Amino acid sequence: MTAFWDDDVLALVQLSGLVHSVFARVAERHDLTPVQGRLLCVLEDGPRGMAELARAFDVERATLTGIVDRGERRGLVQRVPVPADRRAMNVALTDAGMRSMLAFHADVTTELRGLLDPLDPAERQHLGAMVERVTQAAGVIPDWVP
Amino acid sequence: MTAFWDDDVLALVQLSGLVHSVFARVAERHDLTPVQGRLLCVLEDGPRGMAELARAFDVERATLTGIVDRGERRGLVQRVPVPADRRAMNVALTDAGMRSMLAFHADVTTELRGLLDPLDPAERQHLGAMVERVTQAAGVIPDWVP
DNA sequence: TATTGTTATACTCTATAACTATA
DNA sequence: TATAGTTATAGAGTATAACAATA
Repeated sequence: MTAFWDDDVLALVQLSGLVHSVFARVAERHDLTPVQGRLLCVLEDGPRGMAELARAFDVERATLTGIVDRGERRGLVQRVPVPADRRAMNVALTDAGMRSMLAFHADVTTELRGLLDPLDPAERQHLGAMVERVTQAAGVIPDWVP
Repeated sequence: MTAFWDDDVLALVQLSGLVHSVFARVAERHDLTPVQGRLLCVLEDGPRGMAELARAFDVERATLTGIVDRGERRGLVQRVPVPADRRAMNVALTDAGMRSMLAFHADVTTELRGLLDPLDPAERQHLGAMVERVTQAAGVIPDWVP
């Protein structure tokens, strides 16, 4: 296996897996699924429409209906009608969802910063700059959580 | 959102999401689910036991039963009894699975290398070295595919 | 006609609990 | 007793297709 994958590609793949598993583990600690963790984080700066969220998550609208249904059933989010467009629904954090989001976000940040501990500050900055060029070249949507 | 996440943590998260979405997209192109893509890649260098695979994937043994069932139903892998231990089953690539694995692996490698295109060779090497220190410090299992 | 969102259906991935067979 | 694997069940996430309501 080690000989099978190019070194730099393998590094990329392993880093990605590591970040994902950290995210999943923290979510579980907060009694959230990874998708629910993402949903809370995306709603951090205000309500969003269903279609908008489906685009941000890169899923079908029908899939998002289910995600929001389950989030609503758990009391994390709520649907709010949009006065200007009677077809549309916004999704907003409930008070409990806001508290959960803040705790989860703080925890994820701590854990992911911990991952970068082996690097000294200059390296961290350099890594960040390189990653930023890679993600920008790939056209990553800014509004993104794993 | 951008102000909400620390820059270096956000970079990590976005890179991870990018790699995952590339892996998923390539898998879909080969008519595989991401998990099936991982299974094929892990079996690249020979058959593995069910329990061993469950550990490598960090899932329950019962979950792995389902994954292998579906892989077998699609003709990608097969269960092979282990003579030395009549409880145990090895999972091996079929001929079709081997072909699928090779094509998928080549495609994933190409796409992920493409992600690193914006970096020059020295930077790529530096990035690889840093990522390796991070993953080693975190104790990533060597046998790993996202 | 196009867009927003939901319902119905089916498949994959996942865990837990209970089970069989073997070591 | 402990380990290898399966079955049964439940829930989450996903897509497709068909639909309703509104723009």
